Amino acid sequence: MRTTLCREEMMDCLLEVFRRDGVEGASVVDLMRAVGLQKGSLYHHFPRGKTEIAEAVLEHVERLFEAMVFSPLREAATAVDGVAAMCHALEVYFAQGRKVCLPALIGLGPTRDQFGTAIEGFFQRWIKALADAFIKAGMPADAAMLMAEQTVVDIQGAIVVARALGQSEPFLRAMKRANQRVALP
Amino acid sequence: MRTTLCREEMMDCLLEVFRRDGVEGASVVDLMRAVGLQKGSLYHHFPRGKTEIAEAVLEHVERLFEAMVFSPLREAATAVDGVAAMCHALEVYFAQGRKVCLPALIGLGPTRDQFGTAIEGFFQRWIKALADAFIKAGMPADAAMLMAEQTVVDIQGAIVVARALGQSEPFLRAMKRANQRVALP
DNA sequence: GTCTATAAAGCGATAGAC
DNA sequence: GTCTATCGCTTTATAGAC
Repeated sequence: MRTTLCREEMMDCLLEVFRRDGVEGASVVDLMRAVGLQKGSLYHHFPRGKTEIAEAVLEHVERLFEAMVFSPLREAATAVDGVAAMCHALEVYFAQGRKVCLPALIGLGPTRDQFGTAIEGFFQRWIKALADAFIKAGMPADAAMLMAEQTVVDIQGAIVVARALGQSEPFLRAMKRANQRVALP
Repeated sequence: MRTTLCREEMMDCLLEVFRRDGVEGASVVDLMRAVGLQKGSLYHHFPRGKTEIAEAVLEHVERLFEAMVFSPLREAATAVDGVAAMCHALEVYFAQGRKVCLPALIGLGPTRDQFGTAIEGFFQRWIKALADAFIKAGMPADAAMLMAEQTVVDIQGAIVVARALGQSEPFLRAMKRANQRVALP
């Protein structure tokens, strides 16, 4: 059995800690245990400490969404297919609303400004990818932007409510609405 | 000038600290400064410390929403009036999406389970108050519950996206949708 | 009911051996 | 590149004077 993790595996472990505990709630000891390294070794990989780890994790999330959501939306034959692929991936990634969206959690918290560029970019790119899919399906650009924003808003709100109520149904209903929105005229 | 604050004024100050910094991010020193008391005095009011303060603040939020949202929804002549009153109050309370919803922030974070009952109750009562308004307007009970949930989801998601993008527009558009949703057949 | 002083633990971060 | 050991600071919480 291998005892050391490659970079991508490390980022996955670190991401899970931040998603569970938040950036303030997660300690360096928590992060260090998650990747199976001692404190000094973790600081070797990330000399600026927790801030640098959080920055790297946010870039990792961006890459995950590029592969999981943005790219499928761009390359699907129809907008219906693209949204369906997105929803399937999100249902797994957000564990039906039990796991949170790290950029959203950071955006609501006190460290928002510190990671402002990454947070803004994440949501802008997500909304843009959706809008482009809607435009490709024949929708006017301004209407597409509004519907794209509403879709992301709906999904983020569904995670908040699903987590708060301890139920998956609000999240699953948002997935259904996302598919219906693009299927109608 | 008065130097000591009454209980309600104290709760307002403490709430603002938690809304800005979160429960993990806020230190006892932050809370103590916000109410203008020294450490020992704050522990006199809340012997169990930060946990007890957070519990009391969540009860305070519940009371604020009862007066600001739930009661207007119940007592308005029409559902349209009730939702309009709610949206007007929310636009002030959430500062057009610049300030967060504490129960939502806690619900996404690591202390969710610790305050589970308060968080669940807050969202259940909000959704219930909206559903009752929709039922009073002639909507079937099951459709009313779904529309109520979708309205709260939309508002919470709008706060997430507005904060993340540093714009008020996504929040204001959600307010518009809330009013339109109840105005249509 | 407010204050000062202090305890005890955990935190992020660094130094240096291997 | 990983480890152990430790520094200095902040944290929550308590004790006791006024």
